[in-house]
Amino acid sequence: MPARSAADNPLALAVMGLLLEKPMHPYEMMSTLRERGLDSAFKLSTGTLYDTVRALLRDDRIRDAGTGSDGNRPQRTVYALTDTGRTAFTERLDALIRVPADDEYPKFVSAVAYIGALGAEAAAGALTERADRLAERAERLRSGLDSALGESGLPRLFMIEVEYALHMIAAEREWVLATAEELRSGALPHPEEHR
Amino acid sequence: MPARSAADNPLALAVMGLLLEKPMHPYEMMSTLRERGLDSAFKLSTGTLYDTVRALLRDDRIRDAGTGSDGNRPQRTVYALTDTGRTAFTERLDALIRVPADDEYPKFVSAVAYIGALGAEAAAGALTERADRLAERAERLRSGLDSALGESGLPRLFMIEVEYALHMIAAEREWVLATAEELRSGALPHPEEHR
DNA sequence: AATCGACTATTCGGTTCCGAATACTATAGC
DNA sequence: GCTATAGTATTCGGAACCGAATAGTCGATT
Repeated sequence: MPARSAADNPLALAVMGLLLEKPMHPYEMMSTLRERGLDSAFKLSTGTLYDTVRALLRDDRIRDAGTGSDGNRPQRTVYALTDTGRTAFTERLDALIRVPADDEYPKFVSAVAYIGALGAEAAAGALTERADRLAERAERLRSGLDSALGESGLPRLFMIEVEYALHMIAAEREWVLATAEELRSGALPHPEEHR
Repeated sequence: MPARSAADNPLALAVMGLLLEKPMHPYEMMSTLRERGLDSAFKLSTGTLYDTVRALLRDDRIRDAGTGSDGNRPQRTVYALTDTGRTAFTERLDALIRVPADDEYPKFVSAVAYIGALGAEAAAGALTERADRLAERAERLRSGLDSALGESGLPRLFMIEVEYALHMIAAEREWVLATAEELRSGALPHPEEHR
């Protein structure tokens, strides 16, 4: 198990999670993930998926469970989880939850670090717009959650990651709005040239 | 300006931000970022830095401001921001703040989505440990923040990204602890096999 | 003055990432 | 039965990423 491998990315976890249910071919994994809305949680591109599958294969976490043309669709390969894969899944999952990553949400923090460069009014404006977009996103997630839980009677646990996302979006929105307000009111002084 | 370029990663923003102050060579950027503690906000490896600089050069956002050996140190190249670079910096910064990325914090959400697979007690345990680690991290950030603000009289605005990080860590910790408690108490039912 | 370790500065090579391209199948409309 | 269009399934090539390797310099020690 190399230090850094494609088999360690979030997508790899998702792939193993799917194979826990039943053997699948990559394309089916992709559509299933999309169906369940997990594709927006992390990046999901076709190329990466096939690379990830290859890496999992290399590490013996999954195995070829039959290549061939089923019906007369284009040829495809079905993969199944191995026993070591099953253990690896649980271990990785446990570790991901147990220890927070150092560089979680790096895009926004890197920008925030330089927000002073925009000037107080521009910065406050941008933050306010972000707050609006966050609210929209939350709204979308919330309605998706409600309908999933309502109509299909899906247990809450299976949408728990949406609850997490909603909680974090709300927290970010609070901070963004509070900071915009501080910038506008002058409570957060905006010194000329420093650093 | 290609669709996806190394010149669009968080590091590129940081590089431009530094060159806003004065021309620098890559190694100096690296040590400056480390000094300021920005290296933990996003990944920072030597290879990536030089690649990023090359990409910025290619896009004319920075220019070679003198190659050569200063004193008799190993040869090095100093880079300076161009005018288009200056604009690009502001625009990118504005955009990063204005529109939230779809895949912010993907590592943890992808894990949370499968937390049911751990079983209630194991999941609660892992979450609790995460909470502890988050608290430690917050403590480290807080003390770094206090000392920076205290001793050097640095304006708050220049450590604002740490305040953001602290806010988000606190929010995550809340959710993690609440969820662990729900799992333990049975308030979050843990059905057998589904999905 | 030769050796060592710490610091300065960059290149290298392999893996990962990812959108575009490919190619094949099925259904519909004419 | 021919073409168009939508859906299925995977490969490809090139860019980005990143740790390890390289290589030169400085000061201290023997």
